[in-house]
Amino acid sequence: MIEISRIRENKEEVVDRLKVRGLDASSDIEKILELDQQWRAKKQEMDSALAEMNKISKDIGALFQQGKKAEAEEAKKKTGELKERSQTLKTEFSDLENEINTLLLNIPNIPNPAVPEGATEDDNEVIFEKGEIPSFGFNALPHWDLATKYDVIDWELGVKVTGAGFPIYKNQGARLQRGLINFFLDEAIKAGYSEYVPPFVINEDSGYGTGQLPDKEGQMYHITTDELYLIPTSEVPLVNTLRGDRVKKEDLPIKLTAYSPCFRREAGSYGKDVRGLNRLHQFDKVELVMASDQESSYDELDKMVEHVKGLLQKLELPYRILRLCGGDLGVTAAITYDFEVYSTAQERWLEISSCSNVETYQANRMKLRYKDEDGNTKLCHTLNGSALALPRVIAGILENHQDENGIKIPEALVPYVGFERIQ
RNA sequence: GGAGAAUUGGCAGAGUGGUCGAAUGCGGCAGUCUUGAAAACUGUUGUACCGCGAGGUACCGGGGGUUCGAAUCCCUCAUUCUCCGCCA
Repeated sequence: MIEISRIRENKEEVVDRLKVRGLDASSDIEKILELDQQWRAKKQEMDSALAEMNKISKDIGALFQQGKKAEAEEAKKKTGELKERSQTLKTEFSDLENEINTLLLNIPNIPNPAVPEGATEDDNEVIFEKGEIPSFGFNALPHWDLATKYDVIDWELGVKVTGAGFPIYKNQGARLQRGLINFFLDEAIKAGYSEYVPPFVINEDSGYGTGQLPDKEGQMYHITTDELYLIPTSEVPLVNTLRGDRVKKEDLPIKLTAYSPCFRREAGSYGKDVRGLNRLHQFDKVELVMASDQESSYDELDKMVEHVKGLLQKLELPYRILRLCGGDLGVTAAITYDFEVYSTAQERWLEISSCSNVETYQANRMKLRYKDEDGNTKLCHTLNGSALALPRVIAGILENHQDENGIKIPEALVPYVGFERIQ
């Protein structure tokens, strides 16, 4: 949720920057400002009615204490109308407040000036490319066929137990999975992140805190008997550990990492996008989360991007980095760098990581604050990045490291998985 | 799952209907003393919102209610602790 002060102070800038997303927010912004005016006037009116009420109550108290019962009873009679009025004002006031909040919640984050304008993924900006795309002298297979050929993933078994989008990893596939998780966590710890094991279900407040609710409830699995949700990413529990906190500036940045399964309903997906490991209802991921002060968040984002680069290099995968255009940017992000690995067999790039600076958008919702040098209370900036999402990594390894009779495990990973080849 | 107790400011802890945004202690900050530090002493010290300001409003786990008036009474939810039961 963007700060209303930002709209009050820089209306034009807010509207202009949102255009980068292909969004014309001008009428919403005007509406918010208009309601904000009314809200302030109503608050003054309500406060003075309450003040009057408080004063009379005090007087009555004093009269009773002095034993002047008759006068007190007299004063009581006068409160009825005033009480009714302040109750009406309270209702009107909170109605206005709700209306403003609803509008504010619907406004996505303001893109950073570096975000290119554009509507679709074709407008994303490639800012870095590394690694050689292998050319195979044999008939290279896509990962879903390789997975079956070497018996590392069982698609049908997952369908039997649960449904489509819940594959079962077997044998060397399971060990690869486990090794990757440990590898990513160790790398994150080396980079200064604290490892957490968070809950994999969250309550409603947490959903609101990071921005999954009220908008995207359809994307989460909802446990209605207990009003809990399965996490779509461990970003949600990790960031929410800080909800409502007032942190010391010297403790920033706070860097957290966690492994978790991620659950996504992915309603509306179809076709080649969901083939094999490309899009699942349950997948494993190691996530990085950070809370920083406002001045250094972009330096921290750069460091996060460097960290992810290092991982892909150790996995010996050809990759590139995109700066997402406005139209492709998630609701909560001010800027996002996507990492994509080239899938040789599918002849397409697959998103493998996404690193975002959310600036104050989540911190404002969850009131995550720190005090700066001058003693002013400020909202933190929050950042998040995947390091990394496992299925895409496995797809990348299978497809790019295949030869005619097996798959070579990247050297850095061998100590973690305990074998050099899948065959 | 059953029974009981509890939830107050950074922490500890008092407060059972009015003068309570809330005693007291610890901690924090500023000062006195000291070459410096400690100790002692003095003062100060919650947050948010509205207002140019004076000032005002809200907040004692969350939500609702009773009352002229609620930290205090009632309802409800959550959490914590103790005992019993069950269990990896």
